[in-house]
Amino acid sequence: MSAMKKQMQQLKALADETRLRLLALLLSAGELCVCDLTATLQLPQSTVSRHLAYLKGAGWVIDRRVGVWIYYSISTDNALQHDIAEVLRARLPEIPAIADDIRRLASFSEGASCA
Amino acid sequence: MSAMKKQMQQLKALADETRLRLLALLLSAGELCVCDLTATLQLPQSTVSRHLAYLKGAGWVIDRRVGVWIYYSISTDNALQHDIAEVLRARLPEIPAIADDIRRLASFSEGASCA
DNA sequence: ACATTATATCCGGATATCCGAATATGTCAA
DNA sequence: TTGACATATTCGGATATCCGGATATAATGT
Repeated sequence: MSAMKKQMQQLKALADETRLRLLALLLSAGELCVCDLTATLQLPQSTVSRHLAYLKGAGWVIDRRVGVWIYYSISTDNALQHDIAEVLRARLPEIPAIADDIRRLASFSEGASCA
Repeated sequence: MSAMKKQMQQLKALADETRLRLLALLLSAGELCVCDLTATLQLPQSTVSRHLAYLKGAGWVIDRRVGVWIYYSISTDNALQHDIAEVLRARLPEIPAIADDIRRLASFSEGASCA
């Protein structure tokens, strides 16, 4: 794939509110399983999985299976993506809706949300 | 408009190749009129104008009329947008297709492309 | 006033994207 | 092997986005 096509795919991944919220949670928390993300965003599981697959295809996340759970974390393919990730890590929490998500995630953090 | 909606609008603006090429040219050259952009990208004028209007609505550019010409330049509403603009300014020229655009613009720069 | 040039907007059709219930896959424990 | 749980994928329908020719608007020079 051309560099342009690849970078466009990465930018398109940011053009959806659900995916941005997922990235914000992963940037803030490091590594999370699908059930944590689903519980925090309060969205159908298929919706969360579909968007995570999209982010993975665009190189924004990697996944790691641990038994039944699959943990997602941030990944960056190239310089542009890496730099944008740092900007998002610093700035997304300034958006109230994102800050709410991060707080909601923290409130689950003691007991795993998918018991 | 909520902060989230506004930021989504700004990120959606980056999710189109034509708009990204326009931003790259403006980040590189400072201020350009529609005819310079149209000549450089070799796209229909209506397409260029439509995307510029989109970028203006999202707060990425401002315009300034000088006689018959309308000059566009980069603008940033908030911290996220400002930081992303700096990343784009530094990294977009690393994409070959973008570098080609910037070179093509430079080749026009002596005589105005819209005589 | 009129022609010319630069730019913006309209609009219908093509394409892409998003949603989420249903279903499939994979893992573990009994 | 069967059941239960976590996650992925499928698919049809709704919605959004993009394109560009045609047309409108705006400024200038004659």
